[in-house]
Amino acid sequence: MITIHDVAAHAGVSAATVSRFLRGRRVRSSEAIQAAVDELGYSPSAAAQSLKSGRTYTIGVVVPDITNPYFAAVVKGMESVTRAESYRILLANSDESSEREDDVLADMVRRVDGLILAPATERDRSPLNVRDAEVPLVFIDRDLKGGEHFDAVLVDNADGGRQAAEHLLKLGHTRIAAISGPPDTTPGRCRREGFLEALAAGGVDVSPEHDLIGDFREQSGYQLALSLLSLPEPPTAVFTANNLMTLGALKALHDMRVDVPGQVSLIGFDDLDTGPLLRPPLTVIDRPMIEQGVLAMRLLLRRLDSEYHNDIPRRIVLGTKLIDRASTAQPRKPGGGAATLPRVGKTRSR
Amino acid sequence: MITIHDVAAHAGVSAATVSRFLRGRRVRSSEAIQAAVDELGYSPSAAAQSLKSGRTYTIGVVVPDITNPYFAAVVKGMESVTRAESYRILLANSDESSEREDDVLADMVRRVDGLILAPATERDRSPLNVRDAEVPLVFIDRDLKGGEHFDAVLVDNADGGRQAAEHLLKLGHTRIAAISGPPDTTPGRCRREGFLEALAAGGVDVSPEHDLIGDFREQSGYQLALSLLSLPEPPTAVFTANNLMTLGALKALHDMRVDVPGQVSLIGFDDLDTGPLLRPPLTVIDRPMIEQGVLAMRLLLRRLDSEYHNDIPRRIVLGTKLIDRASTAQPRKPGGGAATLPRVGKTRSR
DNA sequence: GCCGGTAATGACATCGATTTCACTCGCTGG
DNA sequence: CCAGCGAGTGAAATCGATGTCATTACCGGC
Repeated sequence: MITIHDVAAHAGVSAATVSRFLRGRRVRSSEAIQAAVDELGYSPSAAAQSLKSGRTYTIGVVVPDITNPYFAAVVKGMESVTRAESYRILLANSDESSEREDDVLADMVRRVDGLILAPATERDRSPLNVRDAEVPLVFIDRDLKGGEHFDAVLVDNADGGRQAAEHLLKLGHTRIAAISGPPDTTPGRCRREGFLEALAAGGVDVSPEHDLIGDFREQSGYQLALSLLSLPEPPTAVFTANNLMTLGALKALHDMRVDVPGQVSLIGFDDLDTGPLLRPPLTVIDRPMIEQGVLAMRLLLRRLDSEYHNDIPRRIVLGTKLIDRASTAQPRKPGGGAATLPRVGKTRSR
Repeated sequence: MITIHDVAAHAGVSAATVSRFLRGRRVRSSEAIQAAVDELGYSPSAAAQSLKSGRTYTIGVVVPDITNPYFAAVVKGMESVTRAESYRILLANSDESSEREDDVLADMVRRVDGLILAPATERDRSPLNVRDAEVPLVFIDRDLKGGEHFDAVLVDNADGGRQAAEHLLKLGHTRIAAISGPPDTTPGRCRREGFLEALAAGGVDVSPEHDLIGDFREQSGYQLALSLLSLPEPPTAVFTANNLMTLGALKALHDMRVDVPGQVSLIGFDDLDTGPLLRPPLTVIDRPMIEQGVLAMRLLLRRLDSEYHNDIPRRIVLGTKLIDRASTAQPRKPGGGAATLPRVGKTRSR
């Protein structure tokens, strides 16, 4: 490996002078040094620079699952910012597990200047320890109990749920089901609450067997949708609280040969690239994705600037928007029975 | 920041002893040291360790676009390996640009022990410079001219193209179009060649205006599909060389109200999560995704092991598999005209 | 021709962890 | 009872880049 001393020797100056030259100060023998750098192909050791400066110019990003198109888009937005600011991204998945998240954070704290985290659950205490490590932390997508002291870029989940509810109400649905996310995550809790509140305000109660909790994964959307279909009184409309569960639910409806939206309307949270191409094109609650990543990274880099280091926490809340495609429609028989639905599971057979 | 010297002072020993203890050697005052570590919350500086050891335990991963579900899955596979081996991933997008790729690689070389790269093009010389930096490099998905000296995990692209062609031939298509990727990328070139060869072997020639080149992005699939539809003699079947272009083409077909597969059959390369749910469910050439990431990372970590450091390059080629869903069917009128297709673009109006 | 002031320079210490080397201590065997 | 061995220890060197500090070189002005 070529060091700054090799360059110095080659140019006939001291290492200190080479260092000064590289950092842009005026130096007598700049041509000789530049020539030596070019000839030897010198590039400074990042480890040595980090050790001396205490900065890594690296940002740690922890998301539950990079294959979720939402998080992939968020990370892409973040990267567009780090690139422009000569930072880099250390990426890890937590697989929706708080333990794994703890491990990853404990490791990252030693190697990054700042962290962006989409927490696995709200209960987790550990991320707060990050504070002791003096590494700034920004939350994205999901908040944390006791997380008010950190920057965050969130989405108005309750309002999103509300929009979904009002859309279904307007269509005339009264037997409505929700497949929500884990109640110990911000989006799991708030989307459900907003949804149920708006329904209640519209005079519609959701019966307990229509009020289901999933884990944000496709498989749980599939299973819970199946269980809804096997009910004596299946819903005429279903709200799924994230993109993957929407997909799972849609698969279940397909497999059971349920017509969407003829027999059951489906409205999801988070749009998909393939949303318009699905059978049927999905009606969803959409939110900015790339932009969310951009904002979170800007917030973090700003906080790394000593001038803003101790500013009060900033909490940005973005709005949601209904994209009305074709997976929702008026219920076939308003208030009617479930006669047109096939029976599955342990339901008494006809 | 707590250093090893703080711990040493606290435990009444020298820094050297603390270091030895932490690295698992026998030490007289292990309890005292452990207590000091716990009490102070010491964790060693990654920068100092890297400087001394010359290792970062970090792997650089450069992909064209993390929001492409294929690359997201590949990265996830890689991460499952790094996690188990206590490595980390530094991630960057090249945005399909060789210049950006050069920048990113030049930067990463200083901060990682090894690199995995899905090159933007084959023409690029730069990644070969990585060799000078003594940083092992593994190619994934795409190869490089002169890249034979590196490890690689590839896919039999030509065979995939062949499978697609044979599927269309078997259905009886004769007017067939291809939307390929850039000819200076491995998958762009090989998929097209395999496809055309197999068609030729089956006695079908692809006319020049049916032999189109895209850039692997959704937009180009959309545009090129539109242009195919505006031809005097539109194809009865289209092969799109990657997932995003398939999506773009499908959108174009939808927008033009072309029935798939009634009027035009569509077969893509790379499956999508939503593949089965699309309108119609997509027939595609599939390949292992997660596994490809796992294999590439294993190959790389193995090469970091000094024992295997100078082994001859390993080149793994995985097979592809046809998933026959519903976007392909027999042509409506074998050899017939384009009468059923709507005209778009500058085509003379009826 | 000499002085003062500024600009540029090199030796050295530093960041934190690890490793080498010479040394001490405690034990065993003769 | 002492030589000899091995385990365990701390001081110091090291990794590579950078900041400090004292020193040198150079300029104009008298």
